[in-house]
Amino acid sequence: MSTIARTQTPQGGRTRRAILEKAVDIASAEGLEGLTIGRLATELSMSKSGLIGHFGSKEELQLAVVETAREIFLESVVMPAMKADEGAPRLLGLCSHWLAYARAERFRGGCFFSAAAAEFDGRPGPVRDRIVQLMREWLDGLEAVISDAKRLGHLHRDVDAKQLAFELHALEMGANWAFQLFGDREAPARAHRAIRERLAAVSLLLVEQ
Amino acid sequence: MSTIARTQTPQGGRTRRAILEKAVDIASAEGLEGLTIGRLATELSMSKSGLIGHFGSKEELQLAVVETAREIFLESVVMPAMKADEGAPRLLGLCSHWLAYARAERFRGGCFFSAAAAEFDGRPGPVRDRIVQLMREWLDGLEAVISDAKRLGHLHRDVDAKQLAFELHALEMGANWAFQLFGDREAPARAHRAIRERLAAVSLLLVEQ
DNA sequence: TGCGCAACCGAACGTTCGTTCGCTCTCTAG
DNA sequence: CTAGAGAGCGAACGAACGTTCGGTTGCGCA
Repeated sequence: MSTIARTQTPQGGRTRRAILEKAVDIASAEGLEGLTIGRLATELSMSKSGLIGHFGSKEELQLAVVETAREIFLESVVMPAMKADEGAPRLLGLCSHWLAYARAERFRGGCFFSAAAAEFDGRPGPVRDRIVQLMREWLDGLEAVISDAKRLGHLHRDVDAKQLAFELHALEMGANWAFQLFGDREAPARAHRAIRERLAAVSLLLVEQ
Repeated sequence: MSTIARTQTPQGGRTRRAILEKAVDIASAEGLEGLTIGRLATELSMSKSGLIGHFGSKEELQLAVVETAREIFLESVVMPAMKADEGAPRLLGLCSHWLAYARAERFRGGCFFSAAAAEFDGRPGPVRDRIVQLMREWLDGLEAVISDAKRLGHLHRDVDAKQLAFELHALEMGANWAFQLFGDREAPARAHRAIRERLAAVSLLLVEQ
């Protein structure tokens, strides 16, 4: 109140971080609604009240879980892909890292956002709004990278960026779907093959690997 | 007990049918677990006990809901497509009717199975087992129609039927996903375009429409 | 040394969940 | 005409849900 720069919250919110790590894991498998405060507290050997004290309400916990999943997605998929050169290499990098991330089972239930989007597409509220916003950002990002590739002469200039982004994203989700539902370990490779051939058909460069 | 041929259950299970119709609708939007006996009873102006008496338990209700969704899917997608000629026309018919069925919002929450598969892919039990079985049947069916089209000379003989079935299914799910999450009314058309072009690339016939 | 605050706990709240029980209707078969 | 079965209701149950409250601990700062 007195000083402008408040002291950092003690121990840097380690408990909060541990809660969220476990929560994303559970939510990817059981859903954000199936994620229960009691269940989460038990798995962390905490009390329900001590746990929810970090967030205030279940809805705010869910929102924090979404943010955490976003951070993990960014560092698992987007940041590694950004090391690749602009244009087609970066586009292929985004797709490859996405498939690797889904295949690596970073979370128990596969891609968090595939599950969350399906769960909340029919439930209004701030959680849904945030998920929609993040998915929109992802698709817009894909589209922007495709446009870059066109500008750089990597892809044909008559490629419909929005259309191609839709198709690539659909193939990625299809891979996660088959991997999770059937345990089909070949699904990511199938999606990767489809993506490579789809890009090769509109590419002006040799598609590497 | 005495006679072998028991009498038909009175009024032909009309109430049971009405329950299931409403239940599939709710479940497509809120999920099979979010489908609540109390909520269902209220929407049907029934008592919880009177309702669950038709099924015995919630799990058996869920299984009945899955069977009902299957019947509706068969008559909305598979049966209309079977009127088309064997091979490529039937394949295109399956995809078109699937997209029309998703777009028509036959259920509040879009395709029931897309939602149910995502919800139950991480939860063991008979409901999940049945969903896996039906999804397997659908993908195998797609694959069989593709093989027919190859045999009839509609598609190139070196087409990988399993791979193509995966891709077509992924595009359909992508359309349902964008339609439900964003309300993107152009998504089915985008998927249809992608499917047409994908088929045209491996087709030996002019792809109609 | 003592004050204050954040972290956390245990207990309890009211609500909703799925399920069970006993009862009342309304048919229909004999 | 009567017996029996199925449909449906209302009340109640134990468990789990999210949330609230008061109290205890332990660390940092004055």
